Amino acid sequence: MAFRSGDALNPLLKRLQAVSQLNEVEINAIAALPFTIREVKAGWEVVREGDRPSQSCLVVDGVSCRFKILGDGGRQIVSVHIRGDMPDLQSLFLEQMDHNLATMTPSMIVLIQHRSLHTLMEQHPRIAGILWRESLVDGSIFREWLGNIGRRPAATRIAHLICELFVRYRAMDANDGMMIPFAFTQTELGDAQGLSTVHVNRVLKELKKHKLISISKKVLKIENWAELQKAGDFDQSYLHLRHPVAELT
Amino acid sequence: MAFRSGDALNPLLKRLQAVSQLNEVEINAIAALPFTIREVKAGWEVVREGDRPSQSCLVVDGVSCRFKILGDGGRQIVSVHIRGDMPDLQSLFLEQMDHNLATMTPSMIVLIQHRSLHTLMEQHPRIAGILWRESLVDGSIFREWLGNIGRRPAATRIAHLICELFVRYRAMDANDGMMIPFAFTQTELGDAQGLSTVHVNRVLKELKKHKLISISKKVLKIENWAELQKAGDFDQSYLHLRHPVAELT
DNA sequence: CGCCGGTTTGAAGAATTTCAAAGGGAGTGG
DNA sequence: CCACTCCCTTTGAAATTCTTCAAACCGGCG
Repeated sequence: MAFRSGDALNPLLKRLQAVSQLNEVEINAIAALPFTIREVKAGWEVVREGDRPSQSCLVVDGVSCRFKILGDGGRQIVSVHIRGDMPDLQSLFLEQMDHNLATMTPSMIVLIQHRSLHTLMEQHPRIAGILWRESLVDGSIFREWLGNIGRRPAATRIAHLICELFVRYRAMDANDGMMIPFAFTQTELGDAQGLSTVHVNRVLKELKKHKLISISKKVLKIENWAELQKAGDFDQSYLHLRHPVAELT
Repeated sequence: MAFRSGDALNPLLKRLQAVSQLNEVEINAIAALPFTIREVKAGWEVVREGDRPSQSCLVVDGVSCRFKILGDGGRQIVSVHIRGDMPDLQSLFLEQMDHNLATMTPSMIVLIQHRSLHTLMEQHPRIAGILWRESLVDGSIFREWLGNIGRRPAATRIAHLICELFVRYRAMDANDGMMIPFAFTQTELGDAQGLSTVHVNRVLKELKKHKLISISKKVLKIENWAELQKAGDFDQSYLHLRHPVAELT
């Protein structure tokens, strides 16, 4: 594989440094974390509801999501994760999983023992604070999604989700122009935003018709960022980036 | 007032002890936190979106909620808080508020400087972990609400919310029988669950008709816990209580 | 008593879901 | 290399849930 195991923690370091000042010692401590890396297919279940994991994961490449299965068999995707995200940090302190975590695309996933992370945080309390902060941003995104799903019409929801993904990709890597990876099926988008597949299809058609976005080969291009933000009632401040993504043309 | 300032932190201690073993030293450290207490009316805005608070609050009595105002003027309540809750712990690490926090009933609110909390956590790392855990449970509730609002029909949502409140009150105080304080207006319930006031009204009527609940003088009585849970597709495990509320008749 | 915020009701309208079926497109096996 | 299959997308039409609008009602309180 093109991927060198020694690079595996880079996305994490990059993420944390984008958000906080890490000193030499802390960087080395993180880089020295023991981990295992797995290259997995789309649909791989990292952890399931009810599990009691002893490790947390880091998304190195690909897209993962957390989701719940409800009583009537319906599925709600509660979050979407890209490289640099640690989607199950909560399992460090909440013994039992209250949701599932799975990959949505072929992915590179790093697994780190809770024990190692606890030790790291004991020896470097500032890192504990930084990871805590990460988990709080996670919570902030949930709140935004609640507003999205609870109170916004379908087109606004989808536009909002696209805006969020764009800004989050940008924050990790500013060199991707107006394109982002976009491998979601329409059913998955519906599961994320509380909509039926059919309706997602119609909404996407509208967004394309109005030249806000275009999609081709699992890549989404933002054709009109200003209008897309407006359509999505989007304001990036809930992402709590230290360096907000600049306004773009 | 019947309330002695020296008791003000009791709900917090009670909450944390329900969830973790605190030793003598830690209890004393928490009890020694400097704070101010405020007796406020319903509708008092603790913090607003955009604020950069230097203190966090503890609900000692009454009900508060966090909410967002969306672009079209709509409002989404993202969480509801009862005694023992610290609704804006996130402001310890996220500088800027991404939502509002206000009381829904006359309340007793304790304010604690971030500085004091940070010092407490430095000196007692275990307490940091315990508070972190609290903020993770907060996140877990958001996830459950996402499933609720995104994928469940209106009646299920309302029933689910009632179940949640019941269990959370119980976890704080097991001596309230099948009654819980219930001072929400129907508009507020709608704002919490993404429904119109009219529809909330109709759903409540149904729940009463089927003898699942009754409401009188801002007190809700659960008439049939088993059926209400079923109607609400409710499973308390997402609340991550160390001692789940027992099954009740 | 009369006001006020909240509740309740009816009826019409809109957004979204469901059902059903046809239309790609990419990979697999023959 | 073609045919087949599977999964996803797209479309149409009917059904449903929920919202909106508008007005009446109700209960507590000044």
